[in-house]
Amino acid sequence: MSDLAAALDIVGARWALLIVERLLDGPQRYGDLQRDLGVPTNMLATRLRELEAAGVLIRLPLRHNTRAYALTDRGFALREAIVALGNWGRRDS
Amino acid sequence: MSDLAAALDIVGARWALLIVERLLDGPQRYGDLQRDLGVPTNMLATRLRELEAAGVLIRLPLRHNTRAYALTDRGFALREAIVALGNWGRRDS
DNA sequence: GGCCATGCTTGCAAAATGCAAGTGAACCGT
DNA sequence: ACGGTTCACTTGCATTTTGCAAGCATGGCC
Repeated sequence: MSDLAAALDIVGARWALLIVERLLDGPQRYGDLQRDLGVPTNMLATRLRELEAAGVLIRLPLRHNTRAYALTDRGFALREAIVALGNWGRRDS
Repeated sequence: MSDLAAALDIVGARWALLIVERLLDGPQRYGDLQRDLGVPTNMLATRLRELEAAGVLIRLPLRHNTRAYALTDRGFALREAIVALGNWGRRDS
């Protein structure tokens, strides 16, 4: 399995990279991600579980019954790839 | 829709980036892609159609009843993103 | 104790993906 | 010119993923 295939196994699923991109700006709560991205709630829950299991993000318990999701170092390491893909998506030619 | 979402709309489908990665080495024929990537034939046909429609690659007619698929400039512009994702996929930490 | 906000889970329909077999066109040797 | 082979797909159907909508659990507040 190639390096690219290994990466896509983790962040290739729908919504995964968009979630990570959102978290590059800092920790976010479940409801924030849901509203900002327009991702279905069950997909969001599933992806967050997978990305946590893959070591891309962690849960931070906040006060009350809320928590926040924050990138790990491994998660932040995706910034380069996300920026490159974003640049590509912005071009016309 | 963000730049990243626009990019994923084109190359976010399963196998799409792996196909493009393979074509970074130069034009390939259908059967080569199929064998090298292990992609189901109907998926390969579908992705090639979509990527051609998106301007990422073109068909080059060869002699006989064969043709090759080659990246356009827009396709080659994905190299940076693919390399970045590949590097990320290779790391352990 | 009733109400609300937050963070999910569940049930089910729709779409994407995968597998295996089949199709059609072009060439190749005889 | 005919049959066999290769190549590039298409087709039918099972499985998996995704999406939508509704429901559930916990904690705080009044």
